[in-house]
Amino acid sequence: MQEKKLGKFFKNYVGKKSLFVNKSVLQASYMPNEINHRDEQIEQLASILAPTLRGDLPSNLFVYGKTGTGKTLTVKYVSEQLNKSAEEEKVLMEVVYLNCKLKKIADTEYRLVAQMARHFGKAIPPTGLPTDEVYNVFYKALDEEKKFVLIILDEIDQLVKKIGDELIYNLTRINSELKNSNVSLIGISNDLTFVNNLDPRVKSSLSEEEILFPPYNAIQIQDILRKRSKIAFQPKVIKEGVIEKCAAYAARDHGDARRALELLRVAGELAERKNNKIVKIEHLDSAENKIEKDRILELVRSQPKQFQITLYAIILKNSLQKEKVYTGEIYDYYKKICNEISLRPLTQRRVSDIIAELDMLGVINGRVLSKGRYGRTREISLSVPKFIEPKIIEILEENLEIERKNELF
DNA sequence: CGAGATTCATGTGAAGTATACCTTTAGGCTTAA
DNA sequence: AAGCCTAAAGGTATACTTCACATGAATCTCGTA
Repeated sequence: MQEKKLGKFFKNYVGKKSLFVNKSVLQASYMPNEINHRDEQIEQLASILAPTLRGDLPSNLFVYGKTGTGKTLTVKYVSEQLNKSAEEEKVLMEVVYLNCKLKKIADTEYRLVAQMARHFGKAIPPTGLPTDEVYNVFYKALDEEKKFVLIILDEIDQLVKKIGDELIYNLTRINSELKNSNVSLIGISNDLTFVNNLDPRVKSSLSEEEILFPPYNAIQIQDILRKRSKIAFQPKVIKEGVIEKCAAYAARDHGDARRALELLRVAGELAERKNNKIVKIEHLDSAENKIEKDRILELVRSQPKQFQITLYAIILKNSLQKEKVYTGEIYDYYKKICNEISLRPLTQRRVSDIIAELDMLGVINGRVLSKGRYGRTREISLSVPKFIEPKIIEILEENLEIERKNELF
């Protein structure tokens, strides 16, 4: 009986016409054939990189602009085109793209260099080798044959914040170590003030050229949404006003096009799931919630155990009491939880760092303040929407195999 | 009453430790001549 | 004797701990008006 029901469900599902024609067009990884409203930046970028084709070394480049302003997309696009032209001109070139924010992949000097070496087919163990050795392997890989290498470091500000700017200094000096190849760097950053806090030597060599990506305005976002949705959706499934509203949402905070596209895609998915034939404005609202929820839940899920326990302590402690919570209380509570699931607690020193990192991730909000006679501590509050909290708790309890005691509530 | 000293709770930097993983080296065993 | 495997030695990165000092405003102290 169940079998029959399911069969029918699947058959229906297949028979049902999807609202989408090509959903991937709305995904962040999608590379459009042409990039709108970024002509100026593309031109700049192209003219800076063009000397490659004549065998000259282009300047290092620093690209900055807020999230969702098309930095990554544009840089990838131009470098791909350049790569194609280079092939035609019989110039050997290689583009290495790395996102420095990815935990466990490119968030330390060792891992970053290792990752770049792996790009050239070298096997580098996750630990054990001296960093110098990894550099050597990387240099050798670069220098095997005469070529031009373009290294793109996305979200470079995150990396420097974490491990300092010496790494970039090393990278800018690569060329003097190489006999055959030439390397130039492109740094991409969300933080507009990032370069100013760099060591002057690093600063001058990294930002020989700079390109600024201003936010899109609402009209530009509308245009982008229209063009893409024309490919992504069936004709006439989007109700009037939806695109405008979507653009307005995104323009509200600094013209984030990625966000607008995601919003539209999720709204479409929601409409489809509810068997609606048309994407309406109310879908946008629920899409906004869903995106935020998914993002945070995924973030929480991917955290290491100790981070999860710390977060769990913060959430519960926070919902238990109305007043602000402080590091000390959190730590006591954290220890209690560790006891309950028989796990050796970390020291307060470490937990303090973990709290700071959770702050960086944007899950919580921490602020160091001095309470005069009563010492100095971090005042901690959650920075996730209230309606997500229960879900986070659920995930954490599942992951940590915690049985919640009623006394906690 | 107010300037300066004191105090508290924890932030924060530096150095040390445990762990997991790497390469190299040396010894022991097998194998083939 | 040469080749191969294994285990020990010696080395590294990373996550964490230990130690010690820094912070900064509420509170206290004490001289002064």
